[in-house]
Amino acid sequence: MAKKPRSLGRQKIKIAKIEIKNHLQVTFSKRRFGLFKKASELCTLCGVELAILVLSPAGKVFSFSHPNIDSIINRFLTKSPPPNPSWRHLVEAHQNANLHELNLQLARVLDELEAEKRRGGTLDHLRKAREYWWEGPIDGLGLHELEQLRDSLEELKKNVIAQAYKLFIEGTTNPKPFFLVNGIEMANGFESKSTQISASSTIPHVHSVGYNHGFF
Amino acid sequence: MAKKPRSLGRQKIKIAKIEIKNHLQVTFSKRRFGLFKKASELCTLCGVELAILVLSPAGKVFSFSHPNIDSIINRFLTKSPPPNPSWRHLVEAHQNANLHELNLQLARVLDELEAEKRRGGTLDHLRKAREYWWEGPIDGLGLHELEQLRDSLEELKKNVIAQAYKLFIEGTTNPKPFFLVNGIEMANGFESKSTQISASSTIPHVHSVGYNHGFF
DNA sequence: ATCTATTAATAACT
DNA sequence: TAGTTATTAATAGAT
Repeated sequence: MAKKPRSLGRQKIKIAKIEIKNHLQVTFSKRRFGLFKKASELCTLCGVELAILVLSPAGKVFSFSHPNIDSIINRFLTKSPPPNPSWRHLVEAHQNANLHELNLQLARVLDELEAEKRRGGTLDHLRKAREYWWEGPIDGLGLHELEQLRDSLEELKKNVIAQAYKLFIEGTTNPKPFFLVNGIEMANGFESKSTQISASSTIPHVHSVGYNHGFF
Repeated sequence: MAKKPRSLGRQKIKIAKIEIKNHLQVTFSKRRFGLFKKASELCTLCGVELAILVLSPAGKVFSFSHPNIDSIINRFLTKSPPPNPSWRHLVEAHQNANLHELNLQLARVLDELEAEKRRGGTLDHLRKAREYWWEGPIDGLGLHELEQLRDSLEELKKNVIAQAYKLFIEGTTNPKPFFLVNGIEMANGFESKSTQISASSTIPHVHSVGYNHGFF
């Protein structure tokens, strides 16, 4: 005799903005937890340090980090030499643009992948794309070329930074009153209303900033 | 008749530091990808912004962010107590790592797309071209993004060079004997052969690595 | 880099 | 805001 299942169980979902607000909230909560858990496991298994920052649409801040976020950010700071702000900003601006686009594109491609799987093997729109690309002038662009490009960029960067170092050492000293990040003027921090919980040395750290307990 | 399984399949593991180095590397790669994918989904599903920073034991930098890491970190730091001015210097390293990471992700996603299509059975002729996936018409989707990236980088390159040149012309005043980087005193005769300050210090070097590997 | 047997995560319900 | 369960998704181990 068949027994009626108490629920349908997990169902496959489309990776797209959840519209039902309540639903979204639940999903956000669950998946955020899942993400942090995965992160924690990655830390433990592989001995890496990592930090996750999440900003909800309402501006709430959630973070996970191991060992602690300041340490990680500081480590990042030490990763590159302090270049001259003026050209550095320029570099940032351009790179940001690129990365921003790439990120968006990546997300888009991921979504397409999901959609494609969901569609169950109908590749119509991709077929169109195929036609398009065949026409395109990009046929010669191969992996090798991209690698070369990357290498070139890397090389360029080394040279530029080295150059800047030289210049800096030789005396280009011009402390600016403010920083520019993505064209946004930043003063030296204040408005510290949020909580940055100090993490212990071994235990991964989860932190959320908010008014209550909510998620948005 | 029983057929021998090709593998035992996934086995339960203890969440503890993986000791076998090779094993660890594989796990790091797989789980990092998984983590970033989850993060991507969370962004899309819930419309949140997030950033993940990962530091491998060897000091390699990996990051994921949506929409872009600068804005996220900016906002986070705005709400956080310790306003370290030099935090901004991390951006460049991030961006490099990001580039690499995004490339990896793109490649992986495109492979999945390819697999999905093959399962659909409509694109037989593409199957053989597996080894040249980047030449496949459909993969032009990703290729296009990469091409755009290339163009952007070319543009960046020009600008950086121009800017560096400008600095070179302008920058020859107040000589300084040395400066401090991350608390480490850098002598005057800094050699310009390396991008990073890795020289004999505890500061790890961020490598630009190949297309498919180099996780540590 | 791929392939599966399993475990882990989680969408829909309560 | 918490459990439960049926499924889907991630992935450990082997190739």
